Amino acid sequence: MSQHRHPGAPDRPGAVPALPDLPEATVARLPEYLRALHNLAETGHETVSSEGLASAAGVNSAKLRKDLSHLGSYGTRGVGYDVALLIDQIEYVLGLTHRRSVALVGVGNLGHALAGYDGFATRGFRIAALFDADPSRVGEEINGLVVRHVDELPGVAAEESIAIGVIATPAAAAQRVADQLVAAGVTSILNFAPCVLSVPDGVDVRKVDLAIELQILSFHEHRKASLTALPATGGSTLTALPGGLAVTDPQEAIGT
Amino acid sequence: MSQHRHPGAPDRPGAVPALPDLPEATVARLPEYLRALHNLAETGHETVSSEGLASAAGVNSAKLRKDLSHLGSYGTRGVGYDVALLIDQIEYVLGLTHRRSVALVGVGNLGHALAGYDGFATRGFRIAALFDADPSRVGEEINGLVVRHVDELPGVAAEESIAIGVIATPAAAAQRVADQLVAAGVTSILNFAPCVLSVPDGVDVRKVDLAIELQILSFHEHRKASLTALPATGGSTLTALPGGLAVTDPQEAIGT
DNA sequence: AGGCGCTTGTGAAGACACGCACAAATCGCG
DNA sequence: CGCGATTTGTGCGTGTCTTCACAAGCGCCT
Ligand SMILES: NC(=O)c1ccc[n+]([C@@H]2O[C@H](COP(=O)([O-])OP(=O)(O)OC[C@H]3O[C@@H](n4cnc5c(N)ncnc54)[C@H](O)[C@@H]3O)[C@@H](O)[C@H]2O)c1
Ligand SMILES: NC(=O)c1ccc[n+]([C@@H]2O[C@H](COP(=O)([O-])OP(=O)(O)OC[C@H]3O[C@@H](n4cnc5c(N)ncnc54)[C@H](O)[C@@H]3O)[C@@H](O)[C@H]2O)c1
Repeated sequence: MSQHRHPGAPDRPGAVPALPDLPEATVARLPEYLRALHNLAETGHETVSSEGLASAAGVNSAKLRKDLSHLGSYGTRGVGYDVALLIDQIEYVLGLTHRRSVALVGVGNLGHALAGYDGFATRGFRIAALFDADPSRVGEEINGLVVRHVDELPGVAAEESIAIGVIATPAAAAQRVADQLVAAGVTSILNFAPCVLSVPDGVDVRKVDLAIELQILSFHEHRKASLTALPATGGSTLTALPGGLAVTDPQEAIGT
Repeated sequence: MSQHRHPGAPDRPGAVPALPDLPEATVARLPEYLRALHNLAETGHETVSSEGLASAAGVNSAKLRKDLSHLGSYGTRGVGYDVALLIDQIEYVLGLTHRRSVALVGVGNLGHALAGYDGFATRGFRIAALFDADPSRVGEEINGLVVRHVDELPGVAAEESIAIGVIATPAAAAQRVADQLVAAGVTSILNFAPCVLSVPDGVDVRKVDLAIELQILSFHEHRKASLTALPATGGSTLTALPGGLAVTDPQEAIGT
């Protein structure tokens, strides 16, 4: 099947660069490569060149090669990468060799959507439990899972080996929920509430904030508009500000 | 020394360097500062120090000061920043001086949650229209908006001055929807479908992929587990791999 | 009026990330 | 069996981002 050799390290028969210290930027891209690879595998591709995979993942091919080289080099020069092998490689590094259990806290508007999302299951995760604080929601069944009261967190987390929690409560409750998750042994949190969480060392938090994404887009809209208004000039020639706000483009004007 | 304007003219609290070229990293943080500032304003704070704001936004204070300095310096030494003024400043730079209209395409599981989300309205946006391709969904009313057929996009987009689109369709339809949005004049897209979109120059795309976030967390879980298994050693001493996968920690093993 | 403590704004250095460009490796074919 | 076509892996220059550390500025208190 596999003759795994790896340049970097001296030849250790059978040994592999266990968990190389990957740059964060690389880690953030690996899931994208993985998704692209699964697509390729489904469409019958057995190998893929760095160029091909890079364009499927929307990145520069040199960057992709460097990323992959960090996990020990599994390509063949003149040929490319073995799709199936690379999938295994990346899944291993990402810790997806077993399905991880996730707890979802806050089964409201957003929580319902997440609970019914099949993208969890198809990409290495299992929603193991749903929690809410609202008594009228507890007991409700969603997608085969019963909503439990958040007080049951510690017991259930231990029972189901849950190490990842998703927070989909209002911002006001998020910190409290985070504390409860941590107390229950969770060491990774995905936070949808628009607020910063403080957690002990050793606990990772990632945040998804829809409004922030839109505001970043808004900035670029604003800039595009002001650029078309000032065709050439590198200089700045706008005006005013708060309490006398400037407008750079008719389209930018408020109202009507 | 600021290469913008004013070699020392704090006498002009109204004038400002129009649209400075902000580093992308800074742009990505401004929304977070903005949110923190609104919280501060609501709790009665009139001024805030870089330290205070930084901790509220979860960043290093030097970074925050440098970020703010890019927008032209509005702090007072020995005192801090004027909260209200800074809010106006940031909102101006982000192009939030008027409410931007957003089109949401794909009113399924996730789309419903987004359509009902009030975080849009409170942070500078307005969902101006909902679209879907499924005839049985068209006509449905959500939160006061009627779902329209996606073919109506061009007309509605023009009518409502929509420049930002949100894609919440299955991945298979996302590229097609993106093309339709672009054709309708949209120049910024927020994509929830797990796929890369290709768009013309001048159109910005941001992507939110829940599974990617979880996989990044998974990586760190994996690493934490392997670190506790190998207390000290900086070296690597794991085993096997795909087709003979290694396990670093009992907890990491697949549930019997 | 002057000094003192606090806070900003920024220079400089280091860390990190990116992408080019090319040598080294592999395959297929004549 | 050797050669050319192809593609990887990576050294290196470049640019961006982060962080430290401190002088300059500001308000307050005496
Ligand atoms: N709806 C969206 O599309 C959307 C999009 C982006 C972000 N968000 C954010 O996600 C979060 C949830 O949004 P939503 O629209 O689902 O709100 P929601 O009010 O519909 O749901 C919140 C749920 O959390 C539960 N809850 C409250 N306090 C709790 C606690 N202490 N422990 C456990 N559960 C608790 C509530 O009972 C409720 O069921 C909010 O922070 C929101 O800003 C929502
Ligand atoms: N549900 C979640 O919590 C969640 C989370 C993260 C990402 N996502 C992603 O968001 C997307 C939507 O997820 P969902 O669960 O809402 O799916 P869904 O199937 O419930 O909804 C998709 C909707 O898109 C509509 N649609 C299909 N093709 C269309 C087209 N060409 N034009 C316009 N509308 C079209 C469908 O009619 C349907 O209403 C998917 O790509 C999914 O991977 C979903």
